[in-house]
Amino acid sequence: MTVIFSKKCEYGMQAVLYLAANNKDTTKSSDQISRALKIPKEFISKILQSLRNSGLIFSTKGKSGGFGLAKDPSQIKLIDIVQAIDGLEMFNSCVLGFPECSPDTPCPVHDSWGALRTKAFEMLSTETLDQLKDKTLTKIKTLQQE
Amino acid sequence: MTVIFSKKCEYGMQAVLYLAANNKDTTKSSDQISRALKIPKEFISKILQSLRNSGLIFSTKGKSGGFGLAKDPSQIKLIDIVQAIDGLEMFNSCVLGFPECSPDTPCPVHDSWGALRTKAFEMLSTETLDQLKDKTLTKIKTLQQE
DNA sequence: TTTTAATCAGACAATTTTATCTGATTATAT
DNA sequence: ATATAATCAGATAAAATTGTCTGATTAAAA
Repeated sequence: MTVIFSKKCEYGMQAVLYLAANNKDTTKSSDQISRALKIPKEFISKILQSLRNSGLIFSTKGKSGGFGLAKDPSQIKLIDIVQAIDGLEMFNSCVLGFPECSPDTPCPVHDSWGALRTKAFEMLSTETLDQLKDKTLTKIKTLQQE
Repeated sequence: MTVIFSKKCEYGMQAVLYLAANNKDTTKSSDQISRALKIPKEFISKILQSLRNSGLIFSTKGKSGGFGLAKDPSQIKLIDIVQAIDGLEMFNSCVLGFPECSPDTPCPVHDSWGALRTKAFEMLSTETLDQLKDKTLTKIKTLQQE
């Protein structure tokens, strides 16, 4: 089971973090990304295509082609990837699934969830990929060792 | 899209909250629950059956049968329903989908997500259904008005 | 110019989740 | 006893998500 985000979104975040952790101006092929992150090649390929359509990354075709960030890592935050793939709807929905959960018609945990939701949003929108680079590199290294 | 929990789990929590908000020792039929919460009858029926197998609620068959809480509302917390339906795995999984995300091999947001996760768990495990009763009744009233 | 290695696009397949249908069983009330 | 209204169980269907395949296009390198 996924925690909050869809698999697409999880993989998308991983892939963009990976691109951000590598040298700027060099592209990575979907095959490289697939192997580094152990994500099915065709699947990550599809996800990268859609992120390209959203303008977050770019791609070059042909031999030695691949994917790269469209902006500087200091200009991208995890929330941007979430928005592009899963959308931001979850940050405005009732955690118990009640329709129209609002300050006027709150569910039993409306207030406590509201506070948490804000924290979650902050978690994804404060730091830039730039700032996450070191931690990303450390994590990716551990993935190879299996 | 669901926020964190599956639809089954959302519906399950709604239904158990509904049962807890009503008088003890009276059962509600799946049809009543379905209409009160606007959840497809057969679907909520299935979910209630599984919650009955988990021992959280009981059911009586035959005419004037229905579902009721197996324990006092002061003995039940939302986390119990989550555990019975979705399980607690999400409170131990990486929000970015990385495998084996641990203090030793943390993902870039491991710490911040860990804190949030704890808060979320608290949100579901501090208050009892008893304590949520008033808020539940208020919310359910608003559902009828459409 | 030909080979090669990459993205791209669309169809397809598998799996999981969500929802529905049908008939059997059960027990109350008439 | 019989009719009625409920749960129960299992099969089925529909929808969404996840994953795969195939062929076309593109561009670098031999």
